[in-house]
Amino acid sequence: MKGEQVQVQVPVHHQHQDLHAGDLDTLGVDPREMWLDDDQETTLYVNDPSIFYNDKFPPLPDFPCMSSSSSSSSTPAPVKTVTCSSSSPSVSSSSSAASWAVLKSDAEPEDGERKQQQHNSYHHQYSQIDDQTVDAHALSSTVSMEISQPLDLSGGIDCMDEMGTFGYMDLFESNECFDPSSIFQSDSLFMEQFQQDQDNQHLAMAHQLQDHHEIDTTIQSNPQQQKQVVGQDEENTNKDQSNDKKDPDDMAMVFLEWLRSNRETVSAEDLRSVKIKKSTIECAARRLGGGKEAMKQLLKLVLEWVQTNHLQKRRSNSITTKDSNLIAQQQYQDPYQNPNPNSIPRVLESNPSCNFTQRPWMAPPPHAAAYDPAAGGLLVPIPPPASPPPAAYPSMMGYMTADPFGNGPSSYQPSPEYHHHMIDSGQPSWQSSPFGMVGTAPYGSFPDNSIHLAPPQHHPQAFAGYSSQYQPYQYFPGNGERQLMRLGPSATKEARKKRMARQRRLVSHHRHHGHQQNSQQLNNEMPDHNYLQQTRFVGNTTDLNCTGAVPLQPNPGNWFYWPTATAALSSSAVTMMPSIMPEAAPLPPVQQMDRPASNQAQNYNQGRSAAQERQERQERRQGWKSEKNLKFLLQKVLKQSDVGSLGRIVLPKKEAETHLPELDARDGISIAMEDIGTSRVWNMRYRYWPNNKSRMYLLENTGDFVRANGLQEGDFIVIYSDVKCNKYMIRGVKVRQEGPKSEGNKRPGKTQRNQHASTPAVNNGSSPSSATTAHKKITVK
DNA sequence: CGCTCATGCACACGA
DNA sequence: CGTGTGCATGAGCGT
Repeated sequence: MKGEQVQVQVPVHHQHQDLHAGDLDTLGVDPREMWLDDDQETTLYVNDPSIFYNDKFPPLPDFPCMSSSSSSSSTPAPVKTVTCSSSSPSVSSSSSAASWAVLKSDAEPEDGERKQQQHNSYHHQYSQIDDQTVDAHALSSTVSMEISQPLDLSGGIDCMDEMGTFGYMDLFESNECFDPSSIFQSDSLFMEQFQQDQDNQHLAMAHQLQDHHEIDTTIQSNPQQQKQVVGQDEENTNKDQSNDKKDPDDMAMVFLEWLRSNRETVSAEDLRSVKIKKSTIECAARRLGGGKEAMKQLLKLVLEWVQTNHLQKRRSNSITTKDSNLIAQQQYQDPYQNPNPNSIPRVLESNPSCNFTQRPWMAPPPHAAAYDPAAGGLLVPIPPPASPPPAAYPSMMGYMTADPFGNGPSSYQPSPEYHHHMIDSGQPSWQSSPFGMVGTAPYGSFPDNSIHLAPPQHHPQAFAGYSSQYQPYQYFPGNGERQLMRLGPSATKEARKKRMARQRRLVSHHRHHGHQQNSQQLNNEMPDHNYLQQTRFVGNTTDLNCTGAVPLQPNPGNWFYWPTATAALSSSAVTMMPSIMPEAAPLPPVQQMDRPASNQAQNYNQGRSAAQERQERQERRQGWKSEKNLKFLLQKVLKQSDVGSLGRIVLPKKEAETHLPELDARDGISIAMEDIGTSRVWNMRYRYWPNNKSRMYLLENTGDFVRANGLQEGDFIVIYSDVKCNKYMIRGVKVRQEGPKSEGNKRPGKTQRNQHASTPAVNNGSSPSSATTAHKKITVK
């Protein structure tokens, strides 16, 4: 099938409407199949998912960028994958988009011209169906675009935007199973035919539709041949007509009827915007029984979709808001509003091959952060040429503007929502990395995605919450609402609203709070598309770059970790925001937690090759880049005894045993810890004390480090391993308490015991996070 | 009851 | 005597 797709190019107006694969699914078409076929081109553009909102077409999750039109497509009329026109918030977000070929198509010059011609003819023939009836833009803006936020916002993306985008992105990930392209393509054929019909100004045109389909299916088209298709179709018109005549109730009639009845509401652009891949059509037709009858049926479906879509658009148009983000998000939510809730499931079910753990529009589960098709079997969006492989993409950690851990400036800035870092106490020591941002990596606490704390392999899904003492600070890439959203339809508008409200609060708060670092970081962290993509697709994969999970569970705790983003990394100053941060977003633990051999740790310097060093230097220059390979190992809230004169820090046993080199001797090993913020290497000693029948693990020679970073009780340290360089990285995170008493004054009671140590927890969400810990307010330093 | 871990404290060592 | 080292104790928490 590959390469055979006939690309019928219909001049596209501003935006393409994407058909959802679900439609095909409904038809029995295997999206995946189509997907395979499609990787090169997208033919169908449909803006409105609404099409799915009827019985026949189960509502598909809105795929912001579902259209398969991969940017790579040879299509003469290229579709812009990335850009989202500002005018159409709904359109796929570019960023996420990357892998998702965004269908936004601004007609290319050629296309534009052609389009114009067609358009003119269209008007000429069907004056009644005039553009006036339909606002193409408005239409386009409707659905699919959960992704709403155009990344290219000049000036920078604010948190809100980011969130929208990310959220959107999340949705996409899960949607990968759907092969939108396939759907689109099929539709496009119809639309193409439609247009031709229009050009001919005759009913015969409708007849041609069938013919075209037939032709299209037979024609092997490479991108360049696409145009030929039309011509061929026309040439075959006579023959086709003859065939059509045999069937009075043929597609032509159907189409004509439909056109008549909808001319008021559907514009030529609408029709033109529909592109369906040949293969898709074929598949769909086959599923429908094949033959003209099937095609007719398919046509009906498509028309229905168009109609519905149009209506949907209109509805959406009515929505006006100053906040484009809101709009986008609303659209994003549309799926939930789908009148036919059942439809979605049906769609999903229809395609067993797709592992839909989530709704497409739903954010991916933390652990699912990585939607590596290979790993999870989830569909992966067709990556645009420029975009990195999905697998390599770190999962989103949350919408972090800055890395809480003081990561250097990152290009990516997730929304604050996901930056929340919570401190929970009272839970068992970490089972997962404290920074469960993984899933949200895209939200990236680490700007570069670079630092992704992966949850322990054995707890890929963890990160729900951090209750353990050693897991006090956690990022919740997703807040509870987010999670709800992911959970399913139940998560709905309400949740969305709350989430949005929270987001706004956070954003404003963040801005106001604004310490320079944050704001600066925010600016610096404007995500690039690649980054976004990476974050999106990251998941639990073997890929080191992939960050682990994202804590999905809402953290009840009051403590929030406010990552200062890059600043935090660079400066090692991390700020904790109290209630402001609804959720903590732990760094995404890297899934692959290969423990560096002790000797590795000790000798990493010697072991590195010149190339590595060069790379490292370069990466260092680039700020965070080097951190993309960081794995979260553990974190600990510093106790008085840890920051005292003893110069030693008690490490959480479990995490130490799990992620640090195994110690054979009580003297332990010397371990070089590079300060993430300063790149300074501290030679520390990792050892243990026999303690009753157990051991107590210590990190010694920490006095200088603590002093250098001005760490105090209540602050915490985070230890990562640099996968690339086989070295350990450490970062001190300062937490300042708000309130009458300065943090220095506070003397943690015993009750605080739990609060201090933190390690990434897995599934702690279930465990009652000790809210107790969270009661100290932390302010940004 | 067992485990973890914060920290008290004894001891050693050096100034 | 001050400091560092290492062990022991016991609070807090989970089971």
